[in-house]
Amino acid sequence: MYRETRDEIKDILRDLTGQEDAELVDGGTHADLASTIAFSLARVQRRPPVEIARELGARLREYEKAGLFRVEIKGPYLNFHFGEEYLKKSLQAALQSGYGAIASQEVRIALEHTSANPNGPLHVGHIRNSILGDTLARAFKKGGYRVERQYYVNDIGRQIAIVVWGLTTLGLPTQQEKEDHYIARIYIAANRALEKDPGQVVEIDELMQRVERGEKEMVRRFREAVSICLEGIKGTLRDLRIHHDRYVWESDFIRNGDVERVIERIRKMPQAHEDETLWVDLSEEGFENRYILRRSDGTTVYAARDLAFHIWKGRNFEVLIDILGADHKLIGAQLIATLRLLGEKPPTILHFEFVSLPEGSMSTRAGKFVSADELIAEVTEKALEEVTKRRPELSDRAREEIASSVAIAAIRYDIVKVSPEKSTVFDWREALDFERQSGPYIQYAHARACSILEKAGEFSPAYQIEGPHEAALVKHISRFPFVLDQVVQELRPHLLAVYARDLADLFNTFYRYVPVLRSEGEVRNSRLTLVKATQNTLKEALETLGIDALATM
RNA sequence: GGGCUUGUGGCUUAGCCUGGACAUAGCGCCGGGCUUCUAACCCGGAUGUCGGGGGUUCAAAUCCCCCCAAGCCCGCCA
Repeated sequence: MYRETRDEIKDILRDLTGQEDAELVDGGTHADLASTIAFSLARVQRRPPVEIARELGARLREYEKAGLFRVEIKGPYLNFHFGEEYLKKSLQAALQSGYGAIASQEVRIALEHTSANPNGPLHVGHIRNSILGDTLARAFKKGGYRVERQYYVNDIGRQIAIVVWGLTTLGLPTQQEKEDHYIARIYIAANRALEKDPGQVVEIDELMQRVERGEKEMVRRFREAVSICLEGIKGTLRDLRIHHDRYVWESDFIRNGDVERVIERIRKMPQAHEDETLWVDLSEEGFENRYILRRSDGTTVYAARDLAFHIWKGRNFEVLIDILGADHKLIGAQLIATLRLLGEKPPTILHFEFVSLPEGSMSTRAGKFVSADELIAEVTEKALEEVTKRRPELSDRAREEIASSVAIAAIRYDIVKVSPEKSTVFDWREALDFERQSGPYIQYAHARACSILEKAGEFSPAYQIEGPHEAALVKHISRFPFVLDQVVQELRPHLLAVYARDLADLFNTFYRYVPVLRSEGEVRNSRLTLVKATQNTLKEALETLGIDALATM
């Protein structure tokens, strides 16, 4: 209802003033929506804004829709207040399952996220990528888009070569831990060995050349090492409620000839240079450094495979979205520029800033990181303690299930609530906090709503909305589709996190001041309808955030 | 050295793109609330030169310029 009403008021203002861009802002405490258009008109008409507002207000009255909204003039401001009809229609919409969906879209989206190098477990930095990506994918799906979630597997890079080398030459104890942690152990040890004796680096180079030439046995060994690690990574992602529809293997683009084809196309570009290496001069596009695609030994670099990957995506999907760390900003911009020059579809890239530890930045190679598995285990343990304290009567199994949901909620929310452009420092105390502004806090509001509904049993919907707490709640509920649309249009998942938290806040205040089960008649039915609408909206929002909407906790 | 991003009460953070009416909330601090729909909750209070300086504007946390600080990038790594 919010989007529709907002658009309608915008149209009216545009008709009335002739201003194309009819400024409409959030009214804050003054109104539901407000317009400052009188100020800009004052400039052209050379009249005081208060006078203009007064006149506009008088003419606006004719457009006031019965109960939908009314206009109030406050000095130079035009304030719009939503009426009873607005509240009723908003509630009706919010009772529908799938509330929030925008009309079904035929656009196919390839959304790539996580794509961490398979040389160790995911750490708390990687999962910022995973959680941003998965939340966006969920938001797109909810909005009615067709999304394919992709994990790009870097299976032929130097880091994997180091793992393969370590597996065969170091003679370390075989796997006894989770797959990805096992590979990390090998990788870390191999790096130490290489540091001690740098001469062995030639062996790594040789492995890379052999795998790129397509030597069967070498390809098999690389794949095997990567597969082992990927098994572990998939397990972690599963714990986080994250699933990929397709794993795209980097080496496939070499095998199927795509990389060779793109190299040929690059060579024909006027910006291409071929000396000992093949590189593109992007200085016209504002990049100073060389965009190197092929080494002097004839092997290609990551960038070449990435071009092939994106060309493939561009031909199979209408929209390409990549989630990448801020360290990929330059190479991402160069990729986009090159794709444009080639006449191929560039991706939209959502970059997020780094997560570091209090003692400094994380490094898989140095073994300096907090793994996602460790985080999940710690948070789950704390959650189980909390559940046990609050619900001792539940079975072990029931408490464990709740604890698992609560833990994932805490982790996912903690990460998604911060805007991606902010760098963060991982903080155990914050990760283990289940209070306000946390995922569990929102789950709790949902569980409270469920509890009321369960105790109430059957009721017939009613729409008598009275009192400030109830109206505020309905108005916020009515914004959900607007927020969801904003999330997908602007690729800003944290807006949804903020929205859900505000909704939980409003419901908790309502819960405190407005009795539901102890009320009677139409009032009771209306309040139950409001609880149901809140519960449904919370559920949709939580699901989009990848958080379980628990009925009890 | 150049580029990108960030800087909002003691700590964390929304708002910034698209300027507008007393800057959002949490943690922590002080005080209060469980015979009443789950207290993972609620209510009240204290705490802000919105990094600093200049500019544009009727109006700047928001736009522009300069400076300072932090993170990231500038590789025949990915």
